[in-house]
Amino acid sequence: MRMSNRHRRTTLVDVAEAAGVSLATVDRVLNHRPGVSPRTMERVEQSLVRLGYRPDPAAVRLARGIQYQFCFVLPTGTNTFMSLLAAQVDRTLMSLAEQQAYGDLLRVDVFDPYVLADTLRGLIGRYHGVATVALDHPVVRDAIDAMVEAGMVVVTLVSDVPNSRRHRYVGIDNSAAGRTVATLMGRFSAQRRGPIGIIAGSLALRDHAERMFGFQQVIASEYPHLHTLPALEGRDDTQRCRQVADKLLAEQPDLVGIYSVGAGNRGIADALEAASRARDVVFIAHELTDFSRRYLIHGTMAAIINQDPGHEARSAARILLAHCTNQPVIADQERIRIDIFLRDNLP
Amino acid sequence: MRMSNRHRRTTLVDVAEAAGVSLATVDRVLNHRPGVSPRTMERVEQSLVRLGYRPDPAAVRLARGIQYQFCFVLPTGTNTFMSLLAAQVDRTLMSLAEQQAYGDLLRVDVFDPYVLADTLRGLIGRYHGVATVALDHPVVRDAIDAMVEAGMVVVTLVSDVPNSRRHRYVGIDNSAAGRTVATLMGRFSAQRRGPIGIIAGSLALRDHAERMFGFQQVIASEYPHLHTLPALEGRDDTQRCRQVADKLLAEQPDLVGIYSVGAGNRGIADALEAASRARDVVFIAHELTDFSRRYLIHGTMAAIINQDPGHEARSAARILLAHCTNQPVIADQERIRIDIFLRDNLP
DNA sequence: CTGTTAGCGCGTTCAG
DNA sequence: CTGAACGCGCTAACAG
Repeated sequence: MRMSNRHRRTTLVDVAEAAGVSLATVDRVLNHRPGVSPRTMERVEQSLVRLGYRPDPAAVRLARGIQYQFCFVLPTGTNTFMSLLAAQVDRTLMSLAEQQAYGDLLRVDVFDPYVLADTLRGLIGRYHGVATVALDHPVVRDAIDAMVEAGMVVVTLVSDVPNSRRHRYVGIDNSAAGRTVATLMGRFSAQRRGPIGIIAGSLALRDHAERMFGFQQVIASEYPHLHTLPALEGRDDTQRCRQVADKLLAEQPDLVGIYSVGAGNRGIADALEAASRARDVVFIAHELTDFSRRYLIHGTMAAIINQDPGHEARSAARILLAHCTNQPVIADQERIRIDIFLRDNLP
Repeated sequence: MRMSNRHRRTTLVDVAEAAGVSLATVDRVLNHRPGVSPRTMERVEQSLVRLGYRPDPAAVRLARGIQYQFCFVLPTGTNTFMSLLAAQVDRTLMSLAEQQAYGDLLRVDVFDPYVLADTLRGLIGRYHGVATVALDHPVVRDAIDAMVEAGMVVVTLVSDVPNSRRHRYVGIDNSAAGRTVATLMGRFSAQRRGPIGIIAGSLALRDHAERMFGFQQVIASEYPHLHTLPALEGRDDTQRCRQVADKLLAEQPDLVGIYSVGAGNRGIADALEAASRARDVVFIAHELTDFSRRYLIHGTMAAIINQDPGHEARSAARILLAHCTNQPVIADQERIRIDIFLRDNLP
């Protein structure tokens, strides 16, 4: 379909004419390059704003011919959520290529702060930007600051390092997530009183700690009919979680609910089903996977709290690119939601 | 930061050399233009795939110099959600301009099918694509089909016309949303028995009808301790909703919950608070607004089911653009979630 | 049927 | 300090 052009963008040529200078001069003031007299500079700037000049991103990209190199650093291991995230990062990297940006996906032992820090430092000079699932540890913080110092764009992914100089955190507010679980738990178990079991991956992980903090805060203040048992360590492992859950169920005949803070949900679900207490115990966990989806549909899980790995991967990439080309970030679009899934609103 | 180019995209020149033809010929087979002998055509196509050629979107846009004209058709009226949507459409149109696409925002009386249909037909030939909040009516369907017939890209927004030839529906699955509300209602009111009030905007609106259908389906089959009262019409109007809710509360002393299917939630919340039954009645409604947010935080509302108007606006724009430039659509990214908001996971 | 060539809007030498 | 000119990858006239 052919259609008249109702709008004509103002181009650099327009600005140059209006200011009575050449194209190159406008370009100099635009990109803050030296070699322009204050007088002409002012003239150009005025025409710039007067004509409302906005650079054409496509032309800029084409002319610069720059390729951006990004690196995504994810944990090793077979955690289902991380696999989903890795898959989404892969897909994102493919479509990034359309915009002359290329990325690598590195998997390292994120849980060893020294290994992670060394890996990150090794990235300096080789990439324009890095997105990393980080561990909140002084050594890692230093490495992140060093990357930023070296001019790289850094975003933390899923797990933040709050006091570092990273440009942005792409992930959910974990204490809010914990509070959300608590409210669901409290309302789903209305009129019942009793204990709630908490099974976390590691009590030392910042995000797990924050989730528990938020959870306990709300349970304590809003739902006096419930009380939380001391948190158990399931180490994000199915086997281990099964054992822990078995023991919990045996010791707590009047258990009202279980909050699984980390991974290993399959073990907990199996324990609940084996004990025939799936309908009885309100079981809430994180991350939508093939397994957790099934448990939700079958009623073993009451709800799933999720962060969308696809959104996170794309968001991280968009933010890296935006910072490199200094384009604005649409905050609204990049905010990662705390999704609540019931069997009815599954995607 | 300067960095070696590790990747060099294969360009049209590479393909032309490999196939032993000129640039123009490659372009012809690429864009399915006539005037190429079958033999050369095949040769070119082979090199095309062999080299894995992917056009550079930026260069294409620049060379074509085409501007796309889009039109968003939204309802008139002061419905809060539609205002939010309109605001987001405005923002989206601004950033669309970066990509040489321009859009207008039209507000018409969507609830008159003839007015809407005439408006849509009037758009033919003036826009490349249209996103419309549609009314499911034969006349409207015809108009949509006529637009598609004329080569326009059409997406329905928020409210669908399922049997039309629209390229895509951008919005939530309303019966799933109704089911989601029912599950929340059922679980939040566990151990209680009694009636649930339903207040809809109009019983004739497709999306409201679908929400109610999903809601009643789940309540009837899963939560026998509850039963739904006949749906009341609040006409999406605060005053009217207040009256309806007042009456409902007076007549049903043991009311367990209220499901507000449409707008006018302020009236219902006021009625609940005036009757001091806000803590007692599980009140669930749609769409996050400044008001509903406040009610949720204060505990008058138990939950809000939301569709993100910002996401919907951006998604519609991306889809229109993608269809025009025939680029792929990332289904995952464009799926509009049924958001569940509790006071704890508000954005 | 096929090749040549002039831009699209901008960045970037290289001369003045 | 400033300007002219070429090229990025691709499209579209225009020749042949």
